[in-house]
Amino acid sequence: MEAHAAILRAAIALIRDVGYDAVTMECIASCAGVGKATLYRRWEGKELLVAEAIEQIAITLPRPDTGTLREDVRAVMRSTSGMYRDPATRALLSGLVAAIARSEPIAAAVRGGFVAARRAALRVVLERWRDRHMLRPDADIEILMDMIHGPLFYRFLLRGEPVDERVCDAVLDMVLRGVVAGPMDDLIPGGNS
Amino acid sequence: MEAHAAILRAAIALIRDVGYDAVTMECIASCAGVGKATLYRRWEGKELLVAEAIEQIAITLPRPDTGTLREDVRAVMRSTSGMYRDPATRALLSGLVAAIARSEPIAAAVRGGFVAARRAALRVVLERWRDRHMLRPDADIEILMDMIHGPLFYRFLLRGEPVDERVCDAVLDMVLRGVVAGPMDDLIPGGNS
DNA sequence: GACTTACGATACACTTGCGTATCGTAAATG
DNA sequence: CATTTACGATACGCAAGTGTATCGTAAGTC
Repeated sequence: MEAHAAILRAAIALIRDVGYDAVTMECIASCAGVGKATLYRRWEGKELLVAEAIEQIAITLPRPDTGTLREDVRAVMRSTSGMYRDPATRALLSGLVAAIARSEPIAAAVRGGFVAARRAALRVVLERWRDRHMLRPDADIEILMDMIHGPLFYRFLLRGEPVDERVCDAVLDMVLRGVVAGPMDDLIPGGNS
Repeated sequence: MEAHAAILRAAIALIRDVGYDAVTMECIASCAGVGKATLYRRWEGKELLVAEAIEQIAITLPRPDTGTLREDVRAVMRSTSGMYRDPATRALLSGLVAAIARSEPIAAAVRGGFVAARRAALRVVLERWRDRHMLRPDADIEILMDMIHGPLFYRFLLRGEPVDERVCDAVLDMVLRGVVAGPMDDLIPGGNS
């Protein structure tokens, strides 16, 4: 096998398993069955090697087309919550978040690969239903995606609370219907009390 | 000044400025004007010292009472987005996220201090308006809070996109009103296209 | 079949930061 | 005033991990 590909594959596997910080160049080299010098012949350092590896994480995500907006979005959320159920994801994601803040190449790789792939799957669904006039025309799709992915991400990384189907469904329901009771009279001081 | 308090204050300041990973015990000691040995006389190691420092981050948050649900929640979101506008917050939060995944004491400190304080401010507002029957009675307040804080957190840490007033208002509007056009007919296959 | 080139393995220098040990000193106590 | 005790400063040992240098070897080339 080509050494280049073997190195990247080893790097991806290690990042998934132990997280960005815990990955060492020695570890990547031995996992790939190559010498450490080979790594430095091809990349300037760990940062750039890992950035390229992250870019290569090709995630094949479902492109649901169930017939309803709710089920389509629910399928995307299920895929995300399934990922959060894998214990390795915590080390992976928390390490990437920290690396993003320190390294511009890694930030670009994460956003251009990992994040973009998940958003693209959701964007397809949302744009389809927007074109069918199922979404309010003034709804910003980019921010809407933040509202679907954000609560799960926040729950998982910061709060450490479960991200199960009940949570997904509750989030989805509120995103679709809103939380205000009855008609939109929330601007009237004092409400209806 | 008491050495104990000075050490914690120095630790807090350093965590805020350079993030958890970059803080060293030497740095804390010299900033606090004490010897490194004093740190180890009082704490078993960096992990526990930092955990106690994080717990002590006493954030005084606004408890808005403007007269409308929308303005109350907006005020809480403004406070959060203001924090995200401080460049130091990126190092702080990304470091804490990584530390949470590695250390149970730090996870408990972050969730019991930092996270709980912000959620408490929002909870007061939401429960008040729920009691005034402005929220749908079946809305889960805990998950509703995830939906308000989550998108901002996700935008800030993972996407690196601005968290400005326009974003806050767009998120808030969708949370309150939902994104489905017209009546809740989204369960009908094919929508109204 | 001699030569070149890239490679795997390994040893090494260097940095960084944790945690410990030592030492002189200054304040508190009797 | 003598003694004790805690402290600040500092030096040290130790462990990891990065990036470089060396060396023997197995390929492919003329």
